[in-house]
Amino acid sequence: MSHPLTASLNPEQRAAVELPPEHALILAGAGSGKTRVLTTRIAWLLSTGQISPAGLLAVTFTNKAAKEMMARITAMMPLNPRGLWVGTFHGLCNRMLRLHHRDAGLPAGFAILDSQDQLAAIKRVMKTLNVDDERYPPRSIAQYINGNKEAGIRAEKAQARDDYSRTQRMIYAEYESQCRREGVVDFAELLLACYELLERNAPLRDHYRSRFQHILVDEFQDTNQLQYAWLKLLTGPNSALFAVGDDDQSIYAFRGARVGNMLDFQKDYHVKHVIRLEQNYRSHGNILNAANAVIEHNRDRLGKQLWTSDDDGEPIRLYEAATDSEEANFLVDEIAAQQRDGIAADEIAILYRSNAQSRIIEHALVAAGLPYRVYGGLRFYERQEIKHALAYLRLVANQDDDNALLRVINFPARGIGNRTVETLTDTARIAGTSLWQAACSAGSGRSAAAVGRFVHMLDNMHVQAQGMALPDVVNMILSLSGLYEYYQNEKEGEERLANLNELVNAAAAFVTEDENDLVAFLANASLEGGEHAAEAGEAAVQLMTIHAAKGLEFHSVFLTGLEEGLFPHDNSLADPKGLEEERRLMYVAMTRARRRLYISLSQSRMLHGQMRYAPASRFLNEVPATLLKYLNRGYAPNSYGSSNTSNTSNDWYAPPATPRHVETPAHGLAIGMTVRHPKFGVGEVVNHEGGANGNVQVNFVQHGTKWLAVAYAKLEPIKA
DNA sequence: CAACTCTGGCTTTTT
DNA sequence: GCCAGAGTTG
Repeated sequence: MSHPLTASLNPEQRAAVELPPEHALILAGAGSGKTRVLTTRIAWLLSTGQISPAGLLAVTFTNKAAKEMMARITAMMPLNPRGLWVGTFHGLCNRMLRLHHRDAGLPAGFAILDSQDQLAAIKRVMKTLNVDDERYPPRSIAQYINGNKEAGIRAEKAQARDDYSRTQRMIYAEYESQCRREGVVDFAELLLACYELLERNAPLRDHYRSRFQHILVDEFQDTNQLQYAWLKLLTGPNSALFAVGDDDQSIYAFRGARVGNMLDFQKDYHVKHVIRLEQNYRSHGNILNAANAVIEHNRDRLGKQLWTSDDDGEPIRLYEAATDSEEANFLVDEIAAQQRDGIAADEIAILYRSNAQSRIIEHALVAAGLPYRVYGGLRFYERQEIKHALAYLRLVANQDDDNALLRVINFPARGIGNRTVETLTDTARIAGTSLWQAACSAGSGRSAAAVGRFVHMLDNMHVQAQGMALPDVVNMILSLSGLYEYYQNEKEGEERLANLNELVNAAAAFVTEDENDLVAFLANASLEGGEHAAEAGEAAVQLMTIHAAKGLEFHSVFLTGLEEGLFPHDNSLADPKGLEEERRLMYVAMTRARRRLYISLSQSRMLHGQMRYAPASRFLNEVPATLLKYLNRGYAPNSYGSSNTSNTSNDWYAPPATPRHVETPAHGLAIGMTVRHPKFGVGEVVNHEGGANGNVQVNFVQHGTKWLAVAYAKLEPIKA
C-alpha cells in the first residue's frame, strides 16, 4: 500500500522518505540515491498535506545542489519557487538578514565580500594598523578571522595569550569595525550575523522555529560548527531535522567541516532512526568492492558497506609509467581507444589530487587533438574584468564602499597613483569618513584634478542609474568607466570584452521582484561565483581535482598520480586525521566511476621545477589484488594490492625496462651494471637519461624498478 | 605613474 | 614550471 511517489524506491529509501516527523540521520553512501530521497521526502511531506510549502526549510551546501533540488521539487508539483526556503546556508542567511536587516544592525543594501574582497579588506586594515605582512600573512589572518567566526567568536572574545595572537586579535577587531563602517559582510559573517540575530531576538527566533516544521539538510558531513549551531537555533520543539550525509565522503575538514557534527547530531537530538542507504546504483561490483576495501582502513567511521545488484564488471586497470609525460600519453591513448569504442568524451573524467598535475595532461591532450574541459580555476564572477565592472556597480549602489573604490579608482589608468590614494586614505582616516567623501573634498593640483574627474564620473553614473533598468545600468557603467574602451584596445582583450557583454546578459537574465535589483544582483554575484572557467560546447573529456568531482559520476574514470607525497599528499601526513581524509578522498575518487576505473602512477614526476621520485601510494596496497588488472606487460601479479599479506612497505614492481635513450653514460653507470643503493639495496641498471645530471633506472632486487637522480642517489657500482 | 624584471612559494576550496 | 606580488627603472 505504498504511496505512488515512493513506489519505485528500495525499502531503505522508502523508509527514509516516509519517516514520521522526527529527527533522523540518513547515512547515504555514494550513488545510493541521496538526492532522490531528499527531494522525494519533500514532495511526500507536501503532497500528503503534512506541511505547507512555507513550513519547509531545505539547506544545501552549493548553489548547484540548491538549484537541482528546487528544480526537482517544482517538477514533481506546481509550486511558486519564491515561496520556498530552499537554498545554501549562505543564501538563506542572506535572505533572512535582508528581511530583518534593521534587527541585524545592517544597512538595507549591505554588500557581500567574497574571499578575494575579504583578503583585500584585510590587507587594507593591516596597512592602516601598520602590521608587517611578512610576519602576519594576510591569508593566515583571513583563516584566523574566519575560523573564529565559524566558532562563534567575536574579536573581543578571541583568546590571546602572546604578542602574536594579540596582534591577530587586534587586526580582527579592526577588520570588524571597518566592515561595519563600510556596510559589508563576508561569507562567515553572513552565517554569524544571522546566528546572532536569531539568538538575541527571541520573537523572531520563535517565529521561524514554529514556521519551519521540517528542516532538511544535504551533505551534512560538510557542515561546520556555526552551521550546525544555526540549525540548532532554528529547530523548534515541533520541528524535525532530517540530515542526510556520508561520513566517508567528508573531504572538507581543511575548511572547517566537522564530520563530528553527525555524531553530535545523534546525541544532541536523541535521534531514534539512523537509516543507511547502502545499495549503490552507480558502479559495478569490482569498483565498489575496491572502494569498500580502501575505506575500511579508516578507524573513525559510522560504518557502511556499499553493495550493488549489478555485475562485478571489469577489473580496475592499473598503469605505471616511468615519467609523468608517459603517464599522460597513456591517458591519451586509452581515451582515444575508448572514444573509438563509442564512449562519449564527457563520460570520461581524468581526476588528480592537485591542480598542478593538470598541465602535463592538458599538454598531451592538446598534442593529440582531444577536446577537454578543465574544472576549477577562476569562475565567471571572479574574473578580473568582471570584478572591475562589479566594483563600479557597487559604487553606484553605495559610494562609501571603499573596497570597490580602491579597486577601480585607477582602473582603467586615469593618473591617480599610489601617492594620491595614500593621501586620500589619510584624509579619510583623519576625518573619519569614507574614501569617497575624502575624494569629493580633494584640494587642487594635478592629481586632485584627476580625482575630481573620477568623482564627477561616479556622480554621473549615480545620476544616470536612477530609474534605469539593471542591464542598462551595467552597460552604462561599462561605457562611462572606460572599461569597454580599455579592453577594446588591449591586445588580448577580446575574451574579456566578451565576458563584459556576458555580464550585461546576466543582468538581463536576472529578474527579481526585488525593488532594488542592483543590490540583489550584486549579492547574487558574490554568493554564486558562476560557472567555472572552461570552454563549453563540444563534448570534451573532463579534467578536475578529486574534490571537484564529488557528487559527479562518469562511465570511465582515470585516477592519476597515485604516488606517496602526492596522494596521499605530504602535507596531510603529519596527523593521522589527515591521512584518513586523504583516504576518504581516494574513496570519493573511486566511486565516481560507473563502469571502468583506471588508476595510474608515475615513477618520476616534475614537481615545482624539480624531478621527484616517489614510491607508489599506500592506497594501492589497500586495493585487493584480485580486483586489479596490470596494464603494463611484465608486471608480476600481486605486486600492488597485497590484500592478504599485510605488507606495509611499498612493494611494487616496475614496467619492463624499455630503454628510451641510448647514450654513452657520463657518470660511469651503464646498462647492465649492478649497483648498490643505501636504502634500496642491490639492483641492476636498466636505463638512463641525461648524463651526470640526469636519471638512472635501476631494477632493485627488493624494491623493483625505480628512476633515481644520478646526482643524489649515491649509487655504488658493484660490478659491470 | 606605469611598465618591466625578479623572486619566492607552492593541496584540496564553497559560500 | 608558473604565477603573484615586490621591487626597480624609464
